[in-house]
Amino acid sequence: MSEQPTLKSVAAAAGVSTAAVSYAFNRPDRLSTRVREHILAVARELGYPGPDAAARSLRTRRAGAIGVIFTVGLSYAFSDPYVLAMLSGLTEVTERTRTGLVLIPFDLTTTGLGEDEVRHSLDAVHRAVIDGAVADGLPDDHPAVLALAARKIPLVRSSETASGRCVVIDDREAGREIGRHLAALGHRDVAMVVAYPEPPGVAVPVVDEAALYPYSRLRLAGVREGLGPHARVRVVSAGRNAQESGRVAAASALGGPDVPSAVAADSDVLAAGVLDAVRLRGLEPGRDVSVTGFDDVPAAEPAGLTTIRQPIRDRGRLMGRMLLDPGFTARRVVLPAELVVRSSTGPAPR
Amino acid sequence: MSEQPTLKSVAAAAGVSTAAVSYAFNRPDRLSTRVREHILAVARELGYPGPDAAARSLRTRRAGAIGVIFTVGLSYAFSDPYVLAMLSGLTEVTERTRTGLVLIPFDLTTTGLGEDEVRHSLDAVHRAVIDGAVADGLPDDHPAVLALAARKIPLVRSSETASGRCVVIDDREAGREIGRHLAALGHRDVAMVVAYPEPPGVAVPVVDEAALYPYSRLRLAGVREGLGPHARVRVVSAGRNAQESGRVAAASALGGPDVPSAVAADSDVLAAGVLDAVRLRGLEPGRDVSVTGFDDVPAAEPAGLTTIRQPIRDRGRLMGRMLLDPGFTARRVVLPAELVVRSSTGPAPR
DNA sequence: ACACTCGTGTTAATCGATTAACACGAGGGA
DNA sequence: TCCCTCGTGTTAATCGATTAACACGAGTGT
Repeated sequence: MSEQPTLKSVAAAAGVSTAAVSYAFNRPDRLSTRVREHILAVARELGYPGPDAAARSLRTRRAGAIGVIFTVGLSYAFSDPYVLAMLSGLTEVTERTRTGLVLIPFDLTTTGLGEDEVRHSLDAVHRAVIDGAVADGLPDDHPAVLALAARKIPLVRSSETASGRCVVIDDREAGREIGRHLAALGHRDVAMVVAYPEPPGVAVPVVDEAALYPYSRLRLAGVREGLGPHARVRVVSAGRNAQESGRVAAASALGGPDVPSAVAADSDVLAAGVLDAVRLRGLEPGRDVSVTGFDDVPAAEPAGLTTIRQPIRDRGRLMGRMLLDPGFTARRVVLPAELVVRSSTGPAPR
Repeated sequence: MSEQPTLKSVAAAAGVSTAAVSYAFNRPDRLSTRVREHILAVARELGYPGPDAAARSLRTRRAGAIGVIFTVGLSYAFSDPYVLAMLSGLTEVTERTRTGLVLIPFDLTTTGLGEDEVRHSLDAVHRAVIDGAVADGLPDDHPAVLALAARKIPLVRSSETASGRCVVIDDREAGREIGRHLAALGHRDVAMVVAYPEPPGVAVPVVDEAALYPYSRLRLAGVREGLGPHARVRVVSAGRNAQESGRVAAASALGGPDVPSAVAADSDVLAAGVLDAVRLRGLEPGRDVSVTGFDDVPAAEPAGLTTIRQPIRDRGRLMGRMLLDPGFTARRVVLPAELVVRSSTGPAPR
């Protein structure tokens, strides 16, 4: 009753070799039913819960779990509808294969740190016992991505990568669609609200575009191209991908001397904040100021938000299959994305 | 460049013992800076990503991760606002301690199976490399709970347990409050809509109450007590905790010969469906039929739902601290819950 | 000069399993 | 009878680390 029983102690108690006990649990057909059942009976009697998870992972080099890692803090992630849809798709396939899903936290601010500090802040990335990982939104050179790569852990990403596998949409073309849509409505002065990794703060800077998320850069570039060379595009951000950031960023853009006629947000979550800001100034979205989003999360439709629809759940599902389904060998899947026009966009005023 | 480097190969390449390499990564102060840096340099050169996670977990008997297990399928869980709030609180503390969070899937239907089938369907529970686990809503005798207990994994539950730790609310007293509130409004015929583990279906049975979730039983008992001995209470369910189930169950209750004057739901999610059903019949909640929920999720307020408020995030936080914070030794924490009256309840008609 | 601590590195046991290779007896075909 | 196959169980190497105990040389106080 003292120590936790092990394979060895069960073997001893049952009068067989450890191999036999192992087979009893993992390869029923290798043993005669008589012996096998005797072993299981003894195991049950001793309260042996089956082979130890860590030991098994070490020996077989398989964990039965995959990791997930986001650009946002975990405690925030659960309020991001994009993340939720993605996770829901992903868990559909992990559930089917009885695979665990390890949510890996890491310090979001791992720039300008020494080797030790980075190691430390990536603790969970190093300790995660996983067979593969899904990294959504992380840039190629993100410490967590590098760490997983060093561990030779199969990685599926959500943005184009040189090597490695990914499930993407054509963010740039989607951006172009937004741009063309706005241009066709006569908008020549557009503010683009983007999420920014570093300061989850309140300030509203114009942005160092190299530091943006990969998808942001592409969408931004696309919007510019779609609007054409004669439009003015300013880029603002108030931190992470949250409604509040969208509100703050848009409030600043709309509060300046010459207000843009349209605000294009990097995501629907940001766009929701933009809509708030527009209304707070007594303006009406789609008439006084046009607003666009990205993703088409569930809340977009009731909000009347013009946006880019992408199949988020499918993305999750596919990322999961890439890791878990051996028959699924594609290195790169491109998902369709389409413009959905609603009431938040309209002809430019004047 | 062929094989993944190990502690051993790094030691060999650096001309030191494996112990030294281990210390270099785990106990910097055990080594002189010279040697340590030499080791790290060699490690980097070989592309050694640091000590292997599985091996380390085996040797140290610590995983740096905790598990979570729900009464609902994972892919559904991400649309349940209660679950999201709980997870958000939980991840607040796991993030702070750089602890991974393992979402453990399991077959929801593990009744009436042989030892082998149960083992198989609990695969992920057995394979999870974790130091502790949070089980929200699961009954004492749930196979997953038993499996975790057999593994001697510290468990924190959300319902009262004989032994073991838990973070609870007084579900029964909360139920009483609902009952008293309805009784005071003159309601003597109440339908209680509850979530039911087994059939995630469309049928609307009267229920075998022993099979209900522990919290459902308590809430139900409380409602009965609060209503007093002269009220009629019927119990209906249409499967899992989802808006759709609430709608179906309520539609059936309201479609019968003598309709109840109030419908008390087991959760706000169900209550949302009840509200749908009420409106679908052309009735007005709070006037024609009173409706109550449980939990006070974010959507409850805009819906005008009378409900029991409980601090869900706090629950997540506390469950996390129970597992992760050594200074937190309480075996049992009771969280406050209070009735929040909104427009969905009113005097009984006639 | 002696006995000490202290800092630094090594030796070697150990965590709990998996599985290739082998051994051995029974049955089967020629 | 001999040889082979097949089914069933065992032997023993291995997965990749951690850490208590020890060894050794350099300071240090008296």
